[in-house]
Amino acid sequence: MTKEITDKRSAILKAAMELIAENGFHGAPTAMIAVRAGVGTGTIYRYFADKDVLIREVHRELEERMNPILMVRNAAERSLKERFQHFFFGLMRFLLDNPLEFKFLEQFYNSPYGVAMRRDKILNQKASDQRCDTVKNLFEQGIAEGMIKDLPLPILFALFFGTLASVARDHTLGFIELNDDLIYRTAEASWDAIKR
Amino acid sequence: MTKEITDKRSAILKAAMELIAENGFHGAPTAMIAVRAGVGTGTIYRYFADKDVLIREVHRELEERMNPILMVRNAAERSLKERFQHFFFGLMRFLLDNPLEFKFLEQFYNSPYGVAMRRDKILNQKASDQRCDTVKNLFEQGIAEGMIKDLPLPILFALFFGTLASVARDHTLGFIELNDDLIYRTAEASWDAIKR
Amino acid sequence: MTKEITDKRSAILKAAMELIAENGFHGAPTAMIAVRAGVGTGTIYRYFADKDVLIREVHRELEERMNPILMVRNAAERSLKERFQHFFFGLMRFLLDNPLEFKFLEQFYNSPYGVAMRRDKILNQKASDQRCDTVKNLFEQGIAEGMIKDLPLPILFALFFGTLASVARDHTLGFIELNDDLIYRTAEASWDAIKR
Amino acid sequence: MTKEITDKRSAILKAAMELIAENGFHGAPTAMIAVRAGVGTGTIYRYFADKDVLIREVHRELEERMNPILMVRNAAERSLKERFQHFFFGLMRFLLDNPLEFKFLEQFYNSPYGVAMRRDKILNQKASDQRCDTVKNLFEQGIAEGMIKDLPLPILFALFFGTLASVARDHTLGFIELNDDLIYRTAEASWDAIKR
DNA sequence: CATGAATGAGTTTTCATTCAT
DNA sequence: CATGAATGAAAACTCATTCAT
Repeated sequence: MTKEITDKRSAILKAAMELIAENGFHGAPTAMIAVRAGVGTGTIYRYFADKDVLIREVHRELEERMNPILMVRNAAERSLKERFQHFFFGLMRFLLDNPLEFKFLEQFYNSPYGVAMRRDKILNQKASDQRCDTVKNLFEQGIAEGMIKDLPLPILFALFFGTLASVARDHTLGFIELNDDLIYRTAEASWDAIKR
Repeated sequence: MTKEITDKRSAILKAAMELIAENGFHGAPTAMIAVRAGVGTGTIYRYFADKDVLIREVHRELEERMNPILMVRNAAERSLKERFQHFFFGLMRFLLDNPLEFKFLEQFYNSPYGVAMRRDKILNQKASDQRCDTVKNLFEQGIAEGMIKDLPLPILFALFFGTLASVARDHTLGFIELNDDLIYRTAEASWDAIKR
Repeated sequence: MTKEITDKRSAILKAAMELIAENGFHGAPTAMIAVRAGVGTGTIYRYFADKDVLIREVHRELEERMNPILMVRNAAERSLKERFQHFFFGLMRFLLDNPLEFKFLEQFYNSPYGVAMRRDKILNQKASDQRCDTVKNLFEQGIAEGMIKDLPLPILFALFFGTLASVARDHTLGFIELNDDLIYRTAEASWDAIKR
Repeated sequence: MTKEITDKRSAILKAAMELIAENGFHGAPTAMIAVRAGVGTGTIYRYFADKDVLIREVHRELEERMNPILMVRNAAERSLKERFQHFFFGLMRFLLDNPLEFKFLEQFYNSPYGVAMRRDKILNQKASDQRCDTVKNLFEQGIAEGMIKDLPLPILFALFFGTLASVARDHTLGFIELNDDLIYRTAEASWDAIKR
């Protein structure tokens, strides 16, 4: 029973994410989300107060799925560059392997929804678990050690994630065909930008 | 008289651009555009066949304003790096000095309107005037001369524009306060990514 | 429950038919149809994809109501003239008893909607049920037997239905007051036109 | 000068008639009428108080052009049947030779405009010129002489004009190809309906 | 007189949200 | 809890009419 309720909730979240990714916010009316989720229209409002709440929830759950990729344990044993490359590959892989999720995120961040929270997400990752490695930790440590340019975090982040997202987008749109070698060389270039 | 007619057209374009920048496509109904432009609803349709046409026209005129920034004469006399920095500064200045225009462009490219054309705009700048320098020329020449990494153009472009847009966005959203020194150092970092 | 759902659909069809009959297509905006039907505007679009579909559906249902009048069994036992008079009376009765329906049909056939199909309806009645008599059958048989003038079907049809519609219209508009005797004598005159 | 004013008036009337005939009332906005007439939009309102007035004026002028066809001198010298046939042919010729005018009239009579006046036009032709022959005269005289069935005028009229219009419509729509022989035989049939 | 740019009321249609079952 | 029929506010667009030039 509890299982079924959760199933419905998940189905709605998945349907919303897919439709927004495929057609944009315009192409995802509640009726259509309900059909794809296999539930009644009204049912959406049993699980989410609002369409806004639903969409923000899609984003929140996506974030949770991405956190493990951006928080890695046992970082101390590796070099800064290795850790950087691990993040770059991990995130790129996630975006390429989950193109719908990626398209949803792009829609989300370029809409009134995502303006307030924006890159808080990744940059201000709560150091809830101090033993976990984050991009933020990486940059701060690198600056402290003199390995990484002493630039404000948002700029370092832009050199890393701005590039990464742009390349991933071009792949999604078919402008380039990425392979491991290209991703590797792109990560190298991005590291060149960041390293001192 | 001719002046006033043009004024009305311009007022509509400006109102549309501002509202879309501020509120996204959802927040720019024709009625609101008309009010902000100080004209009647019907007047919009005297100047633009369609709301689509209006929006594409906003984009087209913006593009025309940006072209001179991205096409510069007498490039031969300068080094590749100088030319790169010129582009980086010019584009960054335009985006920071025209935050509404920048926000509009972000909305535009992340919507059905701009998906097809996307960065064609900047990447495939028509070499209509052979004496003009473009980012594309810069990259191709740099690769040929062995000064720039031999990566596919979209990736070089991502290292340049992906970073630039991300930084500009953070500034617009108030996450960093850019100044000429920071822009300079960001351009340096971006050049480090690209140069061999 | 099923009853009520059907009721709403019927109410919309009826309201549309009445308003179009009374005021023409111009005088039947969806908002007015909804008010007269006692439903919300949006409800119309739950039952009909389009205003066009709604109007064509009004026509289709009207046609279905008229079919039994124009298709009669056991024709063989009666003379051609009797059968002719039966059709004439039947159709006239229907038009006089349903003046709104008649006015709607006139609007419909004189509009982009009905131009293509026009009187196909009545002339080319599908002989779906071979045992049923139709006006077309009547004319063809009459010609073959030498009882009816050997004129093209559309002309025979005009002598029958052109007259009938004109008379019915005059009655509806109050120019004559028809009674059974007048209808009978009109049918006689129409038969004189057709019979050899 | 006066010439030019009249020219403009005529051009507007002609343009309105043609557009309504070709596209129905929906397809004849004032702007389009003005373009086809080669005048400014506002100019229409110098000659006609209203769009309604314009349309009614198109009808009135058409009527004036048709009157001579329906009012013929020297009728006394011909037989009733000859006169009937003369009307039938004359009117049919006019409708077939002026298909746009015919289509306009059909639009007009099936719209709120034409309901009040309807067949007054032809039936109640003012006996302004007693020496002129009219269909009405013909019928009244025929009844008095016992040559024509003693039916109410609207019914006789329906037997004549209802048939005629229906046949003309079928020709216009391409359902039959009329020629003089067919028109003659149709007139004969119509006469059979009317004659005692 | 002639013009046509400007207007806004009116039209069709969509869709988030509610609520009776 | 689940449903989906019903709703009406809001959106894009049209067009008869006016009025400054």
